Amino acid sequence: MEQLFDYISKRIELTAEIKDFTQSISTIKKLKKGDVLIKENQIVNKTYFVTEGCLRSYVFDNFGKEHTLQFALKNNWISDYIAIFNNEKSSQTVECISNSTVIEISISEGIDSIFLRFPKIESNQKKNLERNIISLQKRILNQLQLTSLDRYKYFLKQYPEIEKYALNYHIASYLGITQQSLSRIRASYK
Amino acid sequence: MEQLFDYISKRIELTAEIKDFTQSISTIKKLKKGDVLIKENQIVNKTYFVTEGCLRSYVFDNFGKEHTLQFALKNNWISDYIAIFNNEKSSQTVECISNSTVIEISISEGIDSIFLRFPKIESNQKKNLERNIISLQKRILNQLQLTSLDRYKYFLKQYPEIEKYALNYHIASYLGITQQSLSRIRASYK
DNA sequence: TTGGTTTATTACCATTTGTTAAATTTAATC
DNA sequence: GATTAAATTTAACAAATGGTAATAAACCAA
Repeated sequence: MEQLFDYISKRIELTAEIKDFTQSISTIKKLKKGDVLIKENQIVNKTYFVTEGCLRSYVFDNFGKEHTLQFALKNNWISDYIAIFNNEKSSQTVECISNSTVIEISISEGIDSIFLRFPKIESNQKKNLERNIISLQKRILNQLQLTSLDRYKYFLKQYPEIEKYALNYHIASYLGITQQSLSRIRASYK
Repeated sequence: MEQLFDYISKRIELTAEIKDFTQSISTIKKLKKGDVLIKENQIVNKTYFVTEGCLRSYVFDNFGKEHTLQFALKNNWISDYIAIFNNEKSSQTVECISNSTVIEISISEGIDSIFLRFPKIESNQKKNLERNIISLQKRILNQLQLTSLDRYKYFLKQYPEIEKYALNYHIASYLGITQQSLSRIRASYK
């Protein structure tokens, strides 16, 4: 729990009231590698703050291939935000790729009510959304202008400890290449 | 001006007060094909609502190649949001790819002050940011899972009238392929 | 309309990436 | 530690894409 408080206090002033309320809507969950938090076609009403380990979100295409949208390491949030923002069923899967600990908060009774009670958090949320937009735009620009080798290098800079957690094909499917291609790139890179 | 009011009124209740204030911070600009609204390495303090024509934003890579981040047709906003949100100089160029009319609003004296005065607009802005995140995530997923032909088809669905405005290489650099590749795709598609 | 410029298409070849399959390495289980 | 399973690497070939250049088409200005 402390980790989430640290995270919040870096962004806004954390009062005892906020702490108590946050605690009251949070559930700490210990998870095992392979555990799935969100499945396709579910109603999504929860978001997860990672305090330990690593999760990823991905979609299946028409051929059953997986495509990784996001990795979430320590101090990151993960869920299916397309489903949440659009109020529709999940198209993404969120799974643990290592033993992990997360703090689970419901959207409707948790996040939304915290926004109502604490306007400061709500306006900080705007900042978070903006940051999110920036990182998505940068990822698109990377996809447009970098070779797969350069995307891989950039990815490693962004997630220096990811190789402890992610499999080859997790990373490849994030970069938009096959696992064999990634292998080749790694071999030529050394 | 009416077009911007229509746009706003679809999202929130548009009062006379909001109308007046919006008008007071807006400047209508008639632009010619080729006009550049934002250049690289500038301070960005304006955002543009397109009422006529088409604009695009793009970056240059290290080799001088352009990569299109966004097209903005009628009723869309365009600017360099990475620069605005991060409060840094522009890395993008925003240019008219046809004769266009835009409504120019400054960020600090315009948008920010409208948020302060009209909380309803501010909270609608959160929705806008969320919508933006969704469309960026979807673009990334498309990039990961679709062939360039399918990305092109999807693109045409999204922007049915874009071919009136955009050059071959505008579209190619949005899709992440060369103009020659796009030509080939078009030829095989017919 | 003409001539010049820009844009689009096509062709050829080089490079990259995907596909399939086998071999190797690593990890997991008993 | 031996056995099995899972993941990674490598190879050979096919397909897609990029680069360069030539040609054709479209556009623009005088």
